Amino acid sequence: MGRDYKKSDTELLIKNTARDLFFKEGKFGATTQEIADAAKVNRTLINYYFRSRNNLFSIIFQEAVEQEEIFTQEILYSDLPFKQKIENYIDRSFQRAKEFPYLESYIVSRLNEGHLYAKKEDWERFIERFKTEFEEEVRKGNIKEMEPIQFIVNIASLISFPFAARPLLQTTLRISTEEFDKLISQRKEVIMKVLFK
Amino acid sequence: MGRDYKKSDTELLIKNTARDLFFKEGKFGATTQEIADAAKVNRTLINYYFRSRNNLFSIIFQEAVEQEEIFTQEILYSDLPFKQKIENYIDRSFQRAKEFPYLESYIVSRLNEGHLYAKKEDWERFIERFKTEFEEEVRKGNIKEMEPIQFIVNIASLISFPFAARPLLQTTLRISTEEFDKLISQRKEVIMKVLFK
DNA sequence: ATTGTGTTTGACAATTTTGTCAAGCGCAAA
DNA sequence: TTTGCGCTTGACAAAATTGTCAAACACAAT
Repeated sequence: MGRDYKKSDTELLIKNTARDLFFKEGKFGATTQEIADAAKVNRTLINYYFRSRNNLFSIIFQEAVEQEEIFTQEILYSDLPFKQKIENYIDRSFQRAKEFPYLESYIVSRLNEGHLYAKKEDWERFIERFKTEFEEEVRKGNIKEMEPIQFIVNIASLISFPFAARPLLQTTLRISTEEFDKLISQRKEVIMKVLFK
Repeated sequence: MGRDYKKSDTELLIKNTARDLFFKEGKFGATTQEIADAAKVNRTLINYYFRSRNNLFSIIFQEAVEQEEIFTQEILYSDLPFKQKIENYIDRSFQRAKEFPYLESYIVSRLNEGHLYAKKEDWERFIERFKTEFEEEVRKGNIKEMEPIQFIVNIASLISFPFAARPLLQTTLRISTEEFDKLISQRKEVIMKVLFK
């Protein structure tokens, strides 16, 4: 309505179906035929709306990364104590990981094929703000001293790895899906305990 | 010599080349032709020695996982203080990650296709021993209280994620390869600081 | 009713990739 | 030298996958 935009139902259907296939079911290598079948549409429509398989992939990938950035920024720029923000971020991440269990491992593995994103100024503003808040916390003695970027890597690692490597962890640790879910549910507390003094 | 075994040079060559393609160069989707080219052998030899492409993959994967297990057990069963063991484990992991930069992300992504390993008794012996040592450390006040398994997940996350998600981190954090290497080199200290009180 | 545009379809061609096979090669043992 | 066996090769067939195209369809605007 707004202008031209209507984005035919089918176009959205295909994109969402593909997204679910990747992120929810972990079928990273899904072919156009499989996507078409899952969406119950003619395979050719994928080419019609997205030109090529690769293009469809790129679009889905791009959108996922953008979502992630929006989440992160929303939280950082919210008006809350630093520790609160971290808690929110963990919650948000877990929530998202619950909806798209394979999102993390998809992003991790697909990124090898080279991609770029995020405007430079946005990032600089972001990291500057983070540094300030982080160093204030260190000064207050709530966090052990370290480079802010190491702290970020810690957060990302502690949150994302269990999801990205869920199959790996489940088999090596020999725990059932139920036990793993329980482990995840206790995870927020553990992460906070580890990140803060 | 020892018995029958000789394992023709070519067989080893193919396996090692494929391994390098996957783990060193991150070419997860390498076709049999690409592998053959890289090894400078006829493509058919892959079928001759390994029957199918999938089988070759499985073997390489299996061996990698076994190596990982051997490393881990060697360290746990060594005669050193707990904290030392963790340090050794970090060193070993980083060393390995330096040789095979894509090993982690390969394992993480490939495991979605379902695999199994490690004998049950071995694992039980392992986790039992770990628990004992871990809880002793907690009692001594060197580690915050938490489930031993959470501690393991923390270690794995903090060590592996930066490597598994290196491309992701480098682009999101907007740092050069040199800066990332520097970050990694300071990482051991950071991880120890985070794991122990 | 007709026109036009966006949507959908099935068939086709091109390409890629995998696995098989029969034949040839090298070399050590008889 | 001949035999046997492991190793290697090129050619072939089969399957899978992607992208293109012309034609048919739906339906709203004229």
